[in-house]
Amino acid sequence: MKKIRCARVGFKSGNILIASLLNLLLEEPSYGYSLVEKLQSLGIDQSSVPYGVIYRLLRDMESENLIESEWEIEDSGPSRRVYSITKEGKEYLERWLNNAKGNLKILENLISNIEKALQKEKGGK
Amino acid sequence: MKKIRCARVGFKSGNILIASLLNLLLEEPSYGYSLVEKLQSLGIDQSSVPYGVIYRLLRDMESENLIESEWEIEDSGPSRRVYSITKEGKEYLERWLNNAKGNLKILENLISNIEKALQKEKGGK
DNA sequence: AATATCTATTGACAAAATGTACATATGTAT
DNA sequence: ATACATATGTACATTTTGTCAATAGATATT
Repeated sequence: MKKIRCARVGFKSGNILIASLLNLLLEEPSYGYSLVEKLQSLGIDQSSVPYGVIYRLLRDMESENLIESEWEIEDSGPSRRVYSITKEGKEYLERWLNNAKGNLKILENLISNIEKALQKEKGGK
Repeated sequence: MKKIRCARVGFKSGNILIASLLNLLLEEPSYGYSLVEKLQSLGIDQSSVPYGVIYRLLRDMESENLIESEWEIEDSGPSRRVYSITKEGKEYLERWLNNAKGNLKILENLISNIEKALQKEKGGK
C-alpha cells in the first residue's frame, strides 16, 4: 500500500495534487471526473493529470482517511463516487500549508538567483 | 537510462534539485560532497538530500550533458570529481526558469486559497 | 602501529510515484 | 445502430526516490 507522506511536501507533484484536491473538497464534495476539470481552474492543466492518476490518488487518499466517499446514484448519467474531506484531511492541509510556505520561499529564491546569474552570464560575456 | 525531463519541471523534487545544482555550478565548478553543503545555503537541508541521491543525480545530469566532470587529484584528501555546467546545462536552466515562474504562481495561488479556506472553516464553525 | 574519524564517491536493492493504456458501463445525440 | 460524452477502475511498466552498505585515501587519537 502507498504511504502518503508529508515530509517534503510541495516538492512532489503528487503532494501538490493532493493539496489541490483537498482544497477543492474543502469547498464542496465532488467526484473524480469533475475534480479533474476543477483542477484546471487552479492552473493545473488536464494533460498533466490523466483521469487514471486522479482516480488512483483519490482512492489512496481515502485509504489514508484524508477523504471519504459515498456512491451517488443519479437519475441521469452513470453513478458517481462523491468524496468529501475528513477531519484528518483538514489537518493534513494545515501541515501542508506550513511546509508549502517554506518551499515557496525556496522556489522564489532559486528563481531570483538563477535569473540574476543568467543575466550576469550574458552580460559578462 | 534515466531521462531528465523538463515537461512539468518544478513539480518534481528532482527537477528542483537539478536547478539548484545547476545554479551552484553556474557560480563555480564544484563536486558532490561540497554541493550537498552548498545546497543548504539555498535552504535545502541535508536531510532531504542524502549524498547517494546527489551523486546519482550528478551522474545522470552528466549523461544528459547538462554538466561535465573531471577528476581532480589533490595533494591532500581523497580525489574529487569536479563538475562544471555545460552550454546545454545553461539552456536547460533558462527553460526551467520559464516553467518555474508558472509553477510559482500556481503554488502561490494554492497557498492563498487554502489559507483562506481554512480560516473560513474555523471562523464559520 | 592500530583505530577512529572525516572527506569523497559509488553501487545495489527496495520502495514509492507516475505514466500508459485498456476495460467497463450508463446515457445522449446523430 | 453508431458514435460520443460521462464516469470509474485496474493492470503493468517505467521512472524517481529512499536506503544503506562498500570502498578508499588522509588526518587525528590513543
